[in-house]
Amino acid sequence: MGSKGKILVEMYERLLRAFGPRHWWPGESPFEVVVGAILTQNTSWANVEKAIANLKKAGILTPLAMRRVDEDQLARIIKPSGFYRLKASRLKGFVDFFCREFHGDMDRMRSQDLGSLRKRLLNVDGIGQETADSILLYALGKPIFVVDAYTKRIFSRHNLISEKWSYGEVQSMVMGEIGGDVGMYNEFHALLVFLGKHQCRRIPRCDGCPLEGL
DNA sequence: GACCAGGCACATC
DNA sequence: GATGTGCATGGT
Repeated sequence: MGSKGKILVEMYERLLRAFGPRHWWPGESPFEVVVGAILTQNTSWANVEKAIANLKKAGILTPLAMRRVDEDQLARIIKPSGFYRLKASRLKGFVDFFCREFHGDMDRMRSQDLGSLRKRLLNVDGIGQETADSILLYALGKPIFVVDAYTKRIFSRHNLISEKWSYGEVQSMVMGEIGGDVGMYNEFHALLVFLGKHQCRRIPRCDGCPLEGL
């Protein structure tokens, strides 16, 4: 493990000690996690929660029901999450893919090889790298590190990366350095988002931050 | 009323 | 490969 790896591990341990396990991803089923991953694209989680509550109330938080529902109606139901016409189309695209390729069965999807499954997900319209990796890690329990805006911001402020690094560069660095398991990737990313949300928006480093001195 | 939020696709250079 | 734009709501 290189010097960056040691810093990453120290960072992880401090965050875990300070905040405790985050129990991510919030969601009662793997399918709900996938839906949340699409709805939260460039959107606050509070808005996503409203949309998910609407979906539950309407009884369409299952692959088959979502496949049946009219796209315009789906758009109205998820309206609070923003970009609702776009996201309705993306949800439809995913359930079509999911039912076509895996018979709407998460276990069947999970049984696929990580690398090829990732490529197939990236091939679905509206699923980019972060959404694909969130699905792989949080819905399917695959060992992959999710990179997001918070992750990049925090890592660059601690001089582990430059802001300009690509998604893949950040991900490869982390996975190469720490070689973590599913549980660690899960918890680490959740903790970084928690820290990012609550403490490190604009301020480079904040007082009382568990990462102080790193 | 500006600014932000757990991105992505597409056009253009 | 880098940069710019549309997509839209709800909270601060």
